[in-house]
Amino acid sequence: MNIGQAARTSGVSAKMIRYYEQSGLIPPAGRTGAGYRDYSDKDVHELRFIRRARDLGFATTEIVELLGLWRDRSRQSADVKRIAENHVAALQTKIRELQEMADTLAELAHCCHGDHRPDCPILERLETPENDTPATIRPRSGAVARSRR
Amino acid sequence: MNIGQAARTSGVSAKMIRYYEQSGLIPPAGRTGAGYRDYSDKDVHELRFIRRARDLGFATTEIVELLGLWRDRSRQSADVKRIAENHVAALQTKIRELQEMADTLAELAHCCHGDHRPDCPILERLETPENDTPATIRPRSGAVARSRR
DNA sequence: CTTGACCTTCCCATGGTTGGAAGCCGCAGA
DNA sequence: TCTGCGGCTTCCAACCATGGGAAGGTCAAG
Repeated sequence: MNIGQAARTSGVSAKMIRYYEQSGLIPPAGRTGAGYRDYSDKDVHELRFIRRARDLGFATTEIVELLGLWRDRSRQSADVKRIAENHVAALQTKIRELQEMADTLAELAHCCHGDHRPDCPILERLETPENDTPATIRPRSGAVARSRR
Repeated sequence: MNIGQAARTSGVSAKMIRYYEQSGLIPPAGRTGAGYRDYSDKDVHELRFIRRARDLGFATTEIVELLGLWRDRSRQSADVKRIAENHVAALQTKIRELQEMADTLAELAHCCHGDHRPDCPILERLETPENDTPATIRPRSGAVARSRR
């Protein structure tokens, strides 16, 4: 099966399949005489696995681990569970941060007249917030989720 | 004031100040005879404004708008409110997506024994999920928030 | 004058994904 | 057989925000 067909069947774009191969997430695909990549149903199965893991927000490094465990018949489910739980925790941290932003903004927006007048608590808050901590260490969450595709 | 001092005072790293200048978010800073960038208290004030907007998760394009409104004495608070409310909506969409991921994963993890045995509902779900929609259009949220710093 | 802290510009890397260009391959229709 | 089209190949670049680092200039204190 050509890469295009594999892409359509797995839901992973051809671009990304090549990228996954190049970055070592999946082994190099076999090639036809003409140099075209050739995929088996098993390969497509694996690509689908990867896509679903990404849909759940797993980072590449986590997917590498999950793939390894998936292939390993003697794996221990505790290892998988650990990865999943760590990821859930990371997601929840991220959610909390976003929720805090949303709450703050929603409150400010609520207080804003939203009319033709220039006075605006939102801008005031950006100008001189109550709880400002300049140059301090704030939560540097980092890389938890895209939801793309 | 040198860029280092401006960075410390505003809470925006010197790297990012140069980046903001280069990308047009802020006007080019004045220069001393030696070519050093020179910042006024007003500039620092603006940098702080930017940092706070970023802390609330606003995208660069939104910050450009907010800065424009901030500088415009004849602005209408409705414009600011609109931007803020759009952003809140975007944040909440993002939050919903992440929450969905977290819920799914938490449930799977809950069902996983987490012991030495290989059987694992998490891997099973990644292999053959119930609701799979391969090659369809899924939410491409995109660019709603970093929470960095 | 030396030292050390600071500044300058420039390049590189991250992560996930998309876009494009140039060129080869394979199939179908005239 | 020739032509055209779409698929495939590789390579290069971009997005966004940020940090790292090198090579070299500047400044103030000792």
